[in-house]
Amino acid sequence: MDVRTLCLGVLSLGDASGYEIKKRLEDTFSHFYDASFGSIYPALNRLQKDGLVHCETEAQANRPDKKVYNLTVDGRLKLVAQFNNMPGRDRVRSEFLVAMLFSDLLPAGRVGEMIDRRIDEHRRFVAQLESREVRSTPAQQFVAGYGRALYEAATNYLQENRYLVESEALLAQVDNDRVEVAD
Amino acid sequence: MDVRTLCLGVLSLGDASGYEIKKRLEDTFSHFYDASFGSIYPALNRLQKDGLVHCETEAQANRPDKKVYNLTVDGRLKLVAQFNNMPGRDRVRSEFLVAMLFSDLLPAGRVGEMIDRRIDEHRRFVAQLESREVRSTPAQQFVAGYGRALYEAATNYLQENRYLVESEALLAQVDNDRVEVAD
DNA sequence: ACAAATATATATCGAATTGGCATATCGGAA
DNA sequence: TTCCGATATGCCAATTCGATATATATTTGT
Repeated sequence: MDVRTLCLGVLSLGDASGYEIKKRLEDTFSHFYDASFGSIYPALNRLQKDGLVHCETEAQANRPDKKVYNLTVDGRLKLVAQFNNMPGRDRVRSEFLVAMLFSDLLPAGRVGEMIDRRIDEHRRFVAQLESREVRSTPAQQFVAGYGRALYEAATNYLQENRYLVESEALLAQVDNDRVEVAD
Repeated sequence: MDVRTLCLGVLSLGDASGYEIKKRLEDTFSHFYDASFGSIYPALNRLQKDGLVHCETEAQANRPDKKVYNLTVDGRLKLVAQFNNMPGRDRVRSEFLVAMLFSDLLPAGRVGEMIDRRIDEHRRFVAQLESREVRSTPAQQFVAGYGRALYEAATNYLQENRYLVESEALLAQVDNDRVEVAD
């Protein structure tokens, strides 16, 4: 699944420009997918070249022309065809967990600070999900609920197990102090 | 946090070749980080050029020479310096959730198949984590436990809410049949 | 018994993707 | 008043992925 397929998917929910696709990704997809402008715009160009989307240009004052894309019949067929393949593995890249793994290298207090911040981000994310209008389809509810369930589980885990990395960091700090004294 | 920093981190846990670094990532990091050979080998070359790692070549029969890397003092300093920055946002890319979001485009039964498979993957992952020797540091326990907590939460969520996307797919199928009849 | 897959080990290369910059204007916040 | 974010597209260098090449030993499956 590349950004082209993703764009087809977003466009199947309604016509949009590249900029609007990005915004919708941030709204609805933010916890499980993301794409940058640098990938969306080339993807749309290629989709257009391949006849999978159609583009109408709206002139705008003081701004680049807005290019609104919509799916062609071929595009819709292509989208459906993509989903015949089983989805691949989730790809996760968490700098936070890497930092936790090497928490004994961190200055005292820093680990706690990172965890506090992380819990706060989760809280804000769940609040944002819940504030969203419930005027959504079951599929959208399912995906949003999945995000909420995982963020809540993560928050609970962090609160109940943070002592594992915080005391570790503390002990390492004590060791460092000893080494400094020994020097 | 790029692959270079990640390699420094893995090497701080013990000397390793590029191949071994990849294996350790799959063992210990698999649920929150991954890197391909195509990024690890160039990363190691650059780290060596920059004097952050040192390399010793072990001749091997019938195989390319094994190049075992270890951290230099500069490398260790660099690693610690990296952790002074707050970790960036987690990046997640889940084809599965995209598929769920567009579950009404899927053929009947496919959604259930995908969810069954996903639950099975989670079960295997948790089993693998638990089978791992408990001879690990608190930080490693923390990170592994985080993975386990999230996979368990995901499994529960899927089991309790799958009806949201499965009935949706069913209804869409009924609609499709109607359209076909109408044609 | 024999075939296929997996493990060991490094390296290259095209394609995909990120993230910062450029461009230009407007409105609101500090 | 100055700076930031929203609107809107696009380019570009750096990064990363995934497939492929190469060669052999061991394990697994039928």
